[in-house]
Amino acid sequence: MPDTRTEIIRLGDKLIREQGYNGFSFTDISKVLGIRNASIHYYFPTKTDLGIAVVKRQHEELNQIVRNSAKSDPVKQLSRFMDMYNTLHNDGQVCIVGSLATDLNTIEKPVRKELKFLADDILLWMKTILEEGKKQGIFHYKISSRAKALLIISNIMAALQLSRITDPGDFDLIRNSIIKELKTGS
Amino acid sequence: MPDTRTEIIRLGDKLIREQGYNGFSFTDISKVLGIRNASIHYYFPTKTDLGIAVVKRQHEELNQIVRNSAKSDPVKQLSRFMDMYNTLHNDGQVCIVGSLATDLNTIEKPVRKELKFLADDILLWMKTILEEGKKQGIFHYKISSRAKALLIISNIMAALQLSRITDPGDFDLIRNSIIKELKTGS
DNA sequence: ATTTGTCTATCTACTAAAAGGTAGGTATCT
DNA sequence: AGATACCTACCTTTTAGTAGATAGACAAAT
Repeated sequence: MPDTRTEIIRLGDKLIREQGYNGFSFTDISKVLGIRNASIHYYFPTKTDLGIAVVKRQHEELNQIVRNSAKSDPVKQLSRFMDMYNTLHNDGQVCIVGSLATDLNTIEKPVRKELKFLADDILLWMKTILEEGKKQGIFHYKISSRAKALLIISNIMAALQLSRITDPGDFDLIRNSIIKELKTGS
Repeated sequence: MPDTRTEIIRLGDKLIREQGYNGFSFTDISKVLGIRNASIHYYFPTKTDLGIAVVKRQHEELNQIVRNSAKSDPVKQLSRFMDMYNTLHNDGQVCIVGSLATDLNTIEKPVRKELKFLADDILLWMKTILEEGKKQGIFHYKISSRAKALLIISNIMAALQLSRITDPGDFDLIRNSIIKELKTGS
């Protein structure tokens, strides 16, 4: 039997990605789990508490992935990075950083703080991948590694959002273009 | 005296960009304008009606800009394009396409339809700028013009969101990197 | 010139539903 | 007996929206 607390976090995550932070309620979660609204509050007294937990869990999952692929070559690591977003795209979801960023002025400070930790670590990982790839002569770019990391992350983040509107195929187009430009240096 | 209808649209636009579609209410608007909630409904019977109007107005403004800079050289046009986002960044706002994309599953179909019209036209303009710049030998890229346009738009769109979280200065870093890579071909 | 009617933009005063949250009870397991 | 994981039954505030009144502007008819 799956742990209720974990299930709530999982559903909160899903709902934030699909409907936005202000687009879901505790009742949405309780209906799916077949329990009462108040039971959600037993685990997470406030929506802010749930928001924090969702971001933290995401951060833990990222750390796991980073650790597991730390010894892989840069191309494989980049691939692993892209896979995360590919999965989201297949489920019609967007990146949690992007979703919460658009609602940032309506979410509480503790959630923002966790979100910044997460965003900084995503950025750090990409920067590390890029630097190693450049050192090995696999990746080519002239701007700073941090700038290039920002470009790639913003590309893939917005690809999830934009492709929802323009054409689902645009996600792959953007994804493949990023990799191509990085490998050929233009 | 400013037209109330126009003021409502202006405020709706501002609130969507600052708080997200589900993060503002008609009361937020009525309070600022010093009129009653019901008076907003006089102009826009439903929130969906306001949403449509906001996106349409944004589209009209885009068309105006495109027309006004149609005869400028590609560098100037790119500059004009970037200026739109720079202004938003200075006001702490995000792109309307990005804001509505994260809430897409909670907004009504007519709004989505208008949003797609807008996104397609932004994409078309960027593609046109890029092709002209490439023809003149000013811009350099090897992928398709549509793909490059998608990359640039997703970059600048997410730059507004990401820089809210990581560091406001990251917006300029991304903006300048896009232009640099485009001009030097890497 | 004054009355009459209509239109516009606002108001007061509601309503129903949903959101976020609380207090306190109960069943079960250890 | 105490902790855990629920429950029922509330509450308050906000949200989106409606019905119907009113006050002023303006034009046409008397």
